[in-house]
Amino acid sequence: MINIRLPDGSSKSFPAPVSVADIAASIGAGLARAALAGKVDGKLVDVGFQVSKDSQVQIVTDRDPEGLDIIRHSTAHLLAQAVKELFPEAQVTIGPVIENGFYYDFSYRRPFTPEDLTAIEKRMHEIANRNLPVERKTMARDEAVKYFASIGEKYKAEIIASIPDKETISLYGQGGWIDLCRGPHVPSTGKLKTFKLMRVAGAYWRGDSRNEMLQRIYGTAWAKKEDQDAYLRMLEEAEKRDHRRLGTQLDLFHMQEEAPGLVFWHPKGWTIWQQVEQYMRRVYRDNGYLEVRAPQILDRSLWERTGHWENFRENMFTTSSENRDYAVKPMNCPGHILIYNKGVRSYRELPLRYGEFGSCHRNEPSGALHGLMRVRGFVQDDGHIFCTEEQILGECVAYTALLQKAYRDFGFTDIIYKVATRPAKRIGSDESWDKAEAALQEALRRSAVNFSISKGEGAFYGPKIEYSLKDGIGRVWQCGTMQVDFSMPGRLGAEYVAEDNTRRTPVMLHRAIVGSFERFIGILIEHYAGAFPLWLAPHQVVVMTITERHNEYAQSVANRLSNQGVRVISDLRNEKISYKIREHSLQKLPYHLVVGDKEMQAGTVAVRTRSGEDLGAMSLEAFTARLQAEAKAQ
RNA sequence: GCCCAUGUAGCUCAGUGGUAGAGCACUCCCUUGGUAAGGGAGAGGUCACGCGUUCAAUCCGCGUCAUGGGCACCA
Repeated sequence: MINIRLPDGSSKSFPAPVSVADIAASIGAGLARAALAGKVDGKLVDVGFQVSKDSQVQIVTDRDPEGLDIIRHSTAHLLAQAVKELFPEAQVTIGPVIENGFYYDFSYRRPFTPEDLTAIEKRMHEIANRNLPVERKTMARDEAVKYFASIGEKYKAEIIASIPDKETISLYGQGGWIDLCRGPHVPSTGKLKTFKLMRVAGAYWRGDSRNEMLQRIYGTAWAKKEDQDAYLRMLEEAEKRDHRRLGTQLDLFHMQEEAPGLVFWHPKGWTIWQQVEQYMRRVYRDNGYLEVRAPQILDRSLWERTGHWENFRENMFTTSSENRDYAVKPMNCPGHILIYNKGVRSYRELPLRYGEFGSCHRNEPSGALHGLMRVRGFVQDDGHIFCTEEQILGECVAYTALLQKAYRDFGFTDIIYKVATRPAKRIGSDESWDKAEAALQEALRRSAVNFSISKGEGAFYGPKIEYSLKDGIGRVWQCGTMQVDFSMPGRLGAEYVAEDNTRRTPVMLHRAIVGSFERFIGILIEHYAGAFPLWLAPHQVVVMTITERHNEYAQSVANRLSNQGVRVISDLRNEKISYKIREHSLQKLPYHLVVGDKEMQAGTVAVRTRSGEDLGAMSLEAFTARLQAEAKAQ
């Protein structure tokens, strides 16, 4: 007798081993049809799995997150089968589930074309309609290696050969096609209905750029058509708010061939930059940072001492003059240390905090460039804190609070925290790492936030906290960072006189809140889809006239607002008011003031928001009071 | 850097082996109109750059550069 406990607390008994499918059928015909897999004592299995002892069993359907993953994984297999049917010489490799879908890497003598994709997708639907049963078998490892080698699948054979030899290999087959797979999978291809191939791209075999390039096909798959439609709509929405597109439409910035990876900021874009910079400058000022400025190019010998000349030579811009080599700075810390080093420092001065809006250049690989998000010239809100190991904790707590407030002020409420710990290759004593890692974690605990650990992901010179924010459409961007550095101060000879009159090397903390201004503004553009809050909007108010009679009045309104620090423009063009409204609405300009005969006589302005809300006529005083209230709220 | 695609007017995009077109924007004229596009006329392009093939190249081939989607990279 086998007792099966179900998630609702009920249980069922069976006289002999039963399959998950049988259990589902015993509960109901509908559930049997919907069953994609089972969870037996917490382990995911196929519906064909035989339960032979007392167990906790859950039937997995497409309503469960695991069900969706299984659908995606099985759809990846469907893709591989379709490719093998259409292109028998193609070799399969791996096909994992990823966010929103899956991919599968193939080796083939030529790249797949968009037409191939259409044909493959069509064939996938045909195979799904055949409703082939999906069958699991097992094989000894060596036998599996031999089998895949014999059918010419050398990549599969290589993967299996790297699995420990005692293990049994599970294989999944559908209609004569077989793939190595841990599973589980849907019971038959008919369960796969909603999917779409998205694109082809190159990808290195085993993720190593020294290896050959494979053809990766990306697809998306969903339990329901509506889910897929919603996903495709989200992609469209993301495309509409793409910062490169809005940068052109709103006339914020541009980039051009003569300066790849570098940004030309237009007046409106630069206004946003100024707002961000002024905000961050107040953050420095109000939190004990001293703003500094170091040179843009520094002698080669300095970069040799920091190790950059050796490790990042290819990624630095260099120049020479009168037999001396220089590098354009790729980071700001050495400059700050040189400032620190000028003069004898006492422990009484620590923690000493320097902040800079530091302009850096890195010669990023051409393929890495991406709009404002990855550039070759950027400015960081780069701060360095010189302190003792004991002071790390307090500095991290204070910094985390600062960062939270800044992100909130910029409109981001969701922050994700990660602590990256010691990598295998590192410098510094284990004792120092113990202390620093503990301090970072303790700082986040004191900040009362949840965090995860990225084991081994720290820099060679120290552990770090990575702060990521979530934007308006749910995408995650890592911006903030807090890194402990045991290396650089020593390399560049930074020291302080301790209480006992000995010379000691300070710890340096590298920290940035917005990270790269370029990237952060790109994120802001996409987060707000160009409709910036009042305090960031390049132009806050436009004064529009009905006819030329109102030009003088409009101009005086604009002047009065401008004198109060409002970023205002006037639109006196000989155009219909509806035309002007349309244009400024498309430009996402927050407030539209219309002045005509009525307003001129009454000394008022007619106020409208960019979203079309009519606030009616009001005095200029009433309007500026509203602006101030709104600015304060933000 | 690697794979694939793309590069035509300020912007968005058509198009052709016989040196180019639309809409919007721009200039001028008419219009002075009350909350998301009034009408007319005009100007504007070495078709990314270089080298080939051809009687002839924006179109075909090769190379370079840039951009886009991925991969690799990101101190």
